[in-house]
Amino acid sequence: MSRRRSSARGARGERHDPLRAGRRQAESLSHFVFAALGDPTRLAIVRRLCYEGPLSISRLAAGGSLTRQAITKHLGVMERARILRSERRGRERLWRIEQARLAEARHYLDVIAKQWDGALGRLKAMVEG
Amino acid sequence: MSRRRSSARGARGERHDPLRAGRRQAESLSHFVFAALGDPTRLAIVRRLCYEGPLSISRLAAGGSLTRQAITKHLGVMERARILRSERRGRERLWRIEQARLAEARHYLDVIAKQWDGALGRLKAMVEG
DNA sequence: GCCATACGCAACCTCCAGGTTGCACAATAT
DNA sequence: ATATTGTGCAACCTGGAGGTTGCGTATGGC
Repeated sequence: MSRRRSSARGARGERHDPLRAGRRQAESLSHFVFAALGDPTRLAIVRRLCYEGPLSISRLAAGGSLTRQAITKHLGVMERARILRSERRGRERLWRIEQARLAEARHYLDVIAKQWDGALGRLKAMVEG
Repeated sequence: MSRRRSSARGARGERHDPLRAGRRQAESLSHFVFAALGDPTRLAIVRRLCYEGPLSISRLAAGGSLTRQAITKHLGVMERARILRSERRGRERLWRIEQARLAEARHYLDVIAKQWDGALGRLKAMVEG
């Protein structure tokens, strides 16, 4: 996730707003998703869930080189980003993918790409016109 | 002298491999892209480039609360992830979006989603059959 | 030539994500 | 009842991401 804004005595005076943040909506929607997917371990987990279906924590941790706790933390992050969803099943907890969420992220990339095309189009028009 | 020194954690022999990494391809292709997009500042930059077209470093830094250097670093990260591409233009350097790269990431999410559906399908078949 | 602009490089600082360890607790198995 | 398995919780530790400052170097306009 994001780094905290540097200390309270931010040297240059102005505070907050990374590049005039804009579109909080888009941020809250996608930035967390991408951040979550940006970690190799997390991506691996997602991939495994995709191949093997819903799995429990210890199942995910078994075999790998990481502690169960480490896995648990990653699952937590992805749950908060709503990429995954958990469901208690007896004494274990099954994790599954929130597929719709991935679709959202996908769509966001679409929008970005389209806007980029638009920007280039306007630019070209200005130069030529 | 960084990793574990005595606690025989990874004494198992196999070093490395987060969740048996698998599909290095997919990782190298998308993990970096997602990581890059996961930072709010970076997402903001991408968004600006999308709206305003190609921009120079100092143009991007102007107005915002971050140093030019900070922006430069972010641009570097995204260049390495091949989300952006630069082009010298006189004494300045114009940055633009590598739109195809976003499409790749998008596609990757597609694949994941499809595989998930498949996994659920197989699971259901096993339970019912 | 001279000055301002647009960068690049490198050292340095801070903080938190990613990892570990240790222990307590709930749900099964036997 | 007891041992075992699957988790949850909390207190650590550490490297590197994200940021800053300072200075050196092209490039363009005058």
